[in-house]
Amino acid sequence: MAGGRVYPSNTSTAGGSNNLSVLLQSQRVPYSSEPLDPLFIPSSSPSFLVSGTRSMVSFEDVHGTNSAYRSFFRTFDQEENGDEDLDEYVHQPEKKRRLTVDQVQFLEKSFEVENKLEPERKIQLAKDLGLKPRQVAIWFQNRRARCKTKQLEKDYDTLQASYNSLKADYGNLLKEKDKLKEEVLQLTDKLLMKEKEKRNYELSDVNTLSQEPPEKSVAAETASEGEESKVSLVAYKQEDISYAKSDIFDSDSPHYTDGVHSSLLEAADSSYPFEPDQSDLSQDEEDNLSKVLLHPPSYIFPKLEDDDYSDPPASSCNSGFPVEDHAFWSWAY
DNA sequence: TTGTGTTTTATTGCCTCC
DNA sequence: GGAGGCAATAAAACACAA
Repeated sequence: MAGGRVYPSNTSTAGGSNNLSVLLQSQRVPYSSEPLDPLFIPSSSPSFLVSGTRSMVSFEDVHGTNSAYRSFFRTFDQEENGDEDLDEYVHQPEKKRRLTVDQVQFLEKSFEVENKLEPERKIQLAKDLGLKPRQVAIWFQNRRARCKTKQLEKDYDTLQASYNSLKADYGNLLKEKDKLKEEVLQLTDKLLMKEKEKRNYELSDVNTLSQEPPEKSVAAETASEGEESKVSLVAYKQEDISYAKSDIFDSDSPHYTDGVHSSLLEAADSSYPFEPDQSDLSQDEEDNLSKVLLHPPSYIFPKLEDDDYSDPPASSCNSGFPVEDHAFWSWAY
């Protein structure tokens, strides 16, 4: 035992002549399932009688008198083995023997009450069970270890379930995100198409008008009004997009999808009163509009700073998606 | 009966606390 | 420095399939 503690030897045969070692060994008996409740008398002396199990107990150094404790265990089965076996037992190094069912149950009950062992309690338990205090201490120590292992397994299962659930949620969100993206693209295309049609229609209108007596045409007027019109048009478009935005992000409502449709489609609908001066777009202007729609401003899909997605909100159960985290918190742009 | 995996009892070495 | 707790581990006891 290099460097370790020095414990009294468990080998009763090695004890001095003062140790009256009564090694009890009987035939092996499988664990019984009989209830122990009547046996749990924590502070009592071992007045109950247990029989039919082998024991690793030697009644040394724990008790002043042995006789009171012998009744706790089955006494050496003399009718079976006689003195030879006893002799054999006394002279062989003590083997590891399991506690009896009843001893274990008694210890379990005590463990349930308190899983730590104060010295007095240890002595008392040892007395009651006919064990050495050291054995009781070891049993409690091992029992605590088993308890801890079980708890760890339980915690692991809980975490695993939680992780699986979050993973599933994450997958669903990704799908939903893709669906919404697709939808936005389709609606954007539709809107652009309508815009183009409208522009062509208005251009043909302007051409017709320009053949009439010299009067200030709408196109000319638009051109003369210059940037102001363009700005107001863009503002108008952005306002429409804002509708869409608010609908998209108001996804708590089950109708958000319809909201997207209605807003964007209404914006594209000819019933919307486009002023002639606002609809007269050059190719560059149209490109700009496309840019706005295809690459919406940050308020539509707010780009998160690095810090924003590296540290997700607490409410989203930061339970450690090692790689996917990043994708998850940056999905919005 | 035997091989093998699991459980239980016990030891060892290190650490903390008083 | 001693007592006691814990983790790691050994080894005996046990369970069970083949």
